[in-house]
Amino acid sequence: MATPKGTLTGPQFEILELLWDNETGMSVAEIWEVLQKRRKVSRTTILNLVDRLEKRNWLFRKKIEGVFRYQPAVERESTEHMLADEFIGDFFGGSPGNFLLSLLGTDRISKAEVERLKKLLDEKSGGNKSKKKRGK
Amino acid sequence: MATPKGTLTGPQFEILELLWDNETGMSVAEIWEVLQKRRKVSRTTILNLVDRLEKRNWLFRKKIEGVFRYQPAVERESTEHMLADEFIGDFFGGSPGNFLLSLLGTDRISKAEVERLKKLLDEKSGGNKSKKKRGK
DNA sequence: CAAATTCGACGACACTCGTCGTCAACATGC
DNA sequence: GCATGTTGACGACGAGTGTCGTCGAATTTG
Repeated sequence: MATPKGTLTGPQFEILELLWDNETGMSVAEIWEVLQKRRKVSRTTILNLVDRLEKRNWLFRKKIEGVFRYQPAVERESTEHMLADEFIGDFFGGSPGNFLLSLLGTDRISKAEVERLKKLLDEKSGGNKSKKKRGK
Repeated sequence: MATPKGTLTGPQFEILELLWDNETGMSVAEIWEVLQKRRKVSRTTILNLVDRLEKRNWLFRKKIEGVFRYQPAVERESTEHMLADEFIGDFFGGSPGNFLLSLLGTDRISKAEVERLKKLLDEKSGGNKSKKKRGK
């Protein structure tokens, strides 16, 4: 059972993101090369993070020409869903609406975003549950 | 200066929630009495959680008739905002839209909720003519 | 009075986190 | 040969978590 356990933190998720965007797989050196430009971090730190993620089955690796290349063992979407569910469950009584409500409470969200959200919601409620887009 | 530092976890937030709903203040015994019904937890565990929260200025206390009564040192709304911002920042690139997109990806959000959100957004973009009131 | 209960301070435990250094294995350079 | 560089395993650190027990002080009860 390759299903990973536990949850993810920011730095861990950051690594997974990198791997999702490079489905061919990355070595630790490559991961570090990218992250080291964003913030000051040691190579061994990344190595350790990757190592622990692999040990808990968030990643898997293959040795290619003497070097380990890592790939995500989970899908981006389902992982995001899981994190969102957990967060909303812990802090917003399981209600996404409450969360959005809090988010809209101040001006921390741009007008363009508001318009985008409205559009998303329109599609959702307009098209109902059918996955196929029905001409309307 | 009384501003607390760091972030909150689930159990910590659970205690804060209780205190927000009882603005008169609660003793550790009262908090425990409630939580112990939800899950099996020892009195000293709650005591310790409360203690640490107080030490980091999330709570403050007053001794009333020989017993400490605790009250939140932060407002519910701003705390929720902070948690939401942090979460969105870590896992959704700071974009609430991305988060909502993920949320709508499955049917984990009810139709009633969708309608509610649409209404909220309408108020936000429709009625909001006045520029942000930037204090100071 | 003494005994029992309540309350809270404190320490301890096992765990995880992000961080980093050290070390050995292995390759490639001169 | 030997030196240099890359890779990865491993341990350690300080801090934080949730959990719990023990202890002493204060209060209530017999």
